[in-house]
Amino acid sequence: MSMAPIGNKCTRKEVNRGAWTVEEDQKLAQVIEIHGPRRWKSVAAKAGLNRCGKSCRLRWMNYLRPNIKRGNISDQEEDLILRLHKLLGNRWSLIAGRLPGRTDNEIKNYWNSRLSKKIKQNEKQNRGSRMQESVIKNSKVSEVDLVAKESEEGTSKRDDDPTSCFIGDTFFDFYSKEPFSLEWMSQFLEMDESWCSFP
DNA sequence: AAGTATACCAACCGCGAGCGC
DNA sequence: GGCGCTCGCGGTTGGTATACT
Repeated sequence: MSMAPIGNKCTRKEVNRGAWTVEEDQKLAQVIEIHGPRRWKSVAAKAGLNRCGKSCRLRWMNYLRPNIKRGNISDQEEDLILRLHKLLGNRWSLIAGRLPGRTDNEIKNYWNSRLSKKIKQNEKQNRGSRMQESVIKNSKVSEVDLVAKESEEGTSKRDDDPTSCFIGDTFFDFYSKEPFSLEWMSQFLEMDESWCSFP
């Protein structure tokens, strides 16, 4: 693999950087409406934006795209993030794919700023009491933990695709592009509940 | 009220993969 | 097969808002 081409980089001197203005947002949205969200370099040029393609893509994906859900992450969403992260690791785009209207960036930020701390706190609190419990639970939890470990390592021993797994008898495919379904989510939460408990 | 610490989030960066020429 | 372009991902940074002293 060759090094990343120069064209992929946003050179500091050549482009605007930092926060986007309302005017820039409008220009970008207009061009995307006409030409679609692709060829970001030309989108930037057509919009007359002094931004690199990558910056335009990011702005569109994380902010301007239709159906973006903004605001607080609900308890149900948080629960789902925790469980999916347990299974998939830091694969934010996959996790975001199962949370309608949420972006990978948003989930990553949410995880880094809140959930990771929350987990550390819980681990501290539970370290003592869980020592005993874990001996009993280990046999049950190991299924999910194994998948999570394999996902992180990318070396699933029982399946080439680490982004799907069985929980109990049910197959969950995290790469599936099918539209979000509340049924899927509640089924996942329900099934996962019986296999692992957080924390 | 002012200064400092912390939390949050938008944006940037580097890299790898896919694709067409 | 090699090269350049484009896209997408995950890690990181930096600015701003809020809380605290």
